[in-house]
Amino acid sequence: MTRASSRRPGPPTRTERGIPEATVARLPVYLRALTALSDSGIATASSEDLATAAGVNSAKLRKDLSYLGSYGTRGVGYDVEYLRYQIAREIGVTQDWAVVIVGIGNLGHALANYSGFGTRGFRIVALLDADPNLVGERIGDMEVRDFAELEAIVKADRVSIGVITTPAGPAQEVCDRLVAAGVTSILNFAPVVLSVPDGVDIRKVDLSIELQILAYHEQRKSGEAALPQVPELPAMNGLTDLPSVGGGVGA
Amino acid sequence: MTRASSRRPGPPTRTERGIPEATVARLPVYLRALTALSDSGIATASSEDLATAAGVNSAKLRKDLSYLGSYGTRGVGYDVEYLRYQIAREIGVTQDWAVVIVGIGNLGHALANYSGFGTRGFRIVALLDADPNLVGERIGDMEVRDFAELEAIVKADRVSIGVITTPAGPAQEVCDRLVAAGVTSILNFAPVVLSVPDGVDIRKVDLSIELQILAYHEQRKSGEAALPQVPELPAMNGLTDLPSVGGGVGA
DNA sequence: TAGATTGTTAATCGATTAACAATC
DNA sequence: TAGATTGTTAATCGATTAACAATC
Repeated sequence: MTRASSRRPGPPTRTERGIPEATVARLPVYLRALTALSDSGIATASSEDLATAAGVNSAKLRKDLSYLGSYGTRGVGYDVEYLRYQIAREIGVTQDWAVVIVGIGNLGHALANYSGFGTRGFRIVALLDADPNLVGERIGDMEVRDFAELEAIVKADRVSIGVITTPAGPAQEVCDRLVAAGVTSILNFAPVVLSVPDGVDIRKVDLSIELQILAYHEQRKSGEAALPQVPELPAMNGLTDLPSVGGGVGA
Repeated sequence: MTRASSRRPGPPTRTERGIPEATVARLPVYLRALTALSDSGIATASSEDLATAAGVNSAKLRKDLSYLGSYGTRGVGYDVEYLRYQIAREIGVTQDWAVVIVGIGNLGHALANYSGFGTRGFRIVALLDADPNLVGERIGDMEVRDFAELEAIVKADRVSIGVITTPAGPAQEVCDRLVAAGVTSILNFAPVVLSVPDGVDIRKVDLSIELQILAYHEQRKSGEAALPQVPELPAMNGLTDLPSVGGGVGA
């Protein structure tokens, strides 16, 4: 309503107002699927093909892509390379984002070594830790630097993304320092709820929460009906060489 | 409708039909907040207190808790210990779940060392890898074992949760082996979409996807209006010693 | 032209939120 | 009893899905 009045008449201009969050979260999945198809030498794919590769249904995929524009051809499908570029551009990974990792324990180590940081689009510019015993240690082709250098590094390398891999204790303080230094996006692996001012985005990765969600569902499986689909369920003791299963079950 | 007919009349029996997924995903956050309050010696907390600690609003928290039952006292709040136990029980972490980790690279290493696996409720019973060079390596008080032993271990230790920290390539095969061995919940860190049969739950943790979601929003910040809240925005060049910011902005 | 597949509409479903009656 | 706070209702919002007209 308020919005309609400020819109000129005519066909809706795509991307006029932002893309839904649920869609944004799936774009990287589509990007990866397209990269895989491209690597297999596939030049064209239907929404059905793409949806299968991305693990969603095709209606959802088409709806998601429709927020970006009309990049497909009716009766044909999508050009893999073209769509891949359009999505990469929309996400913002056609440019490189400078990233710092703070807290070089086991997890920080692992992320520092993570080759290419998964996909292109990100560049680790510094590994930081406050522990003098760690400062100076080489990891791959980088050296751990003192957390005190944060501000200088953020300024020099225009860092906009910070990854927090400290323990829970110092995480909020590290977060505050990152924000004060000018970092506006944070990926938090520490098991705490961090508070940030408006304008700063924060995402959280939490192993123990993920496991607990699985445990919840697991608990409900052992309980009642929801056991595996196989009609006669082997008693799980003694049998080591089960006959192959799946013939004639259901449709 | 179909459901109403199978329900007896009278007051709704809580937890009669499952808890919404969005709520399930927040229960571990509440559990952690309650543990923190408990550790600070706080015995009672209002929904407002709890919501603040968990980073949600109080209406949502009360709605979420209402799916579990009525564990609060009107006019008073919630007994921290009591609610903590109720949530732990609901999630299923009052018992211990046996976990195997498959793929002992950097990340597998990091998770293996992750003290107590974040929260109680989980017990790592084996670290597995197919690489003979890794088998036998000690990590903490565990030893890396051959992936070929998977089936025996799952059977012996009643493992229901598997964590996949292999590269993308072998992940689907590892997943299939886990499922065939009887694992019914999987936490996947490999950057691929895994397919599992019905009855198996799978969750995915994906660093590169998280970073891309941040990049999407970051790109839109640098663009237009959505710049930081500070009125006069330093031009970001030359200035090295900004005056402290935040006095008299907004309210 | 006939067949295939997109992009969009509209219905449905689930999650969030504000407000408040119930009740300690 | 008066004040505080829960548990629940109902309105709203956003996401998913099926279906199909548009169009290659």
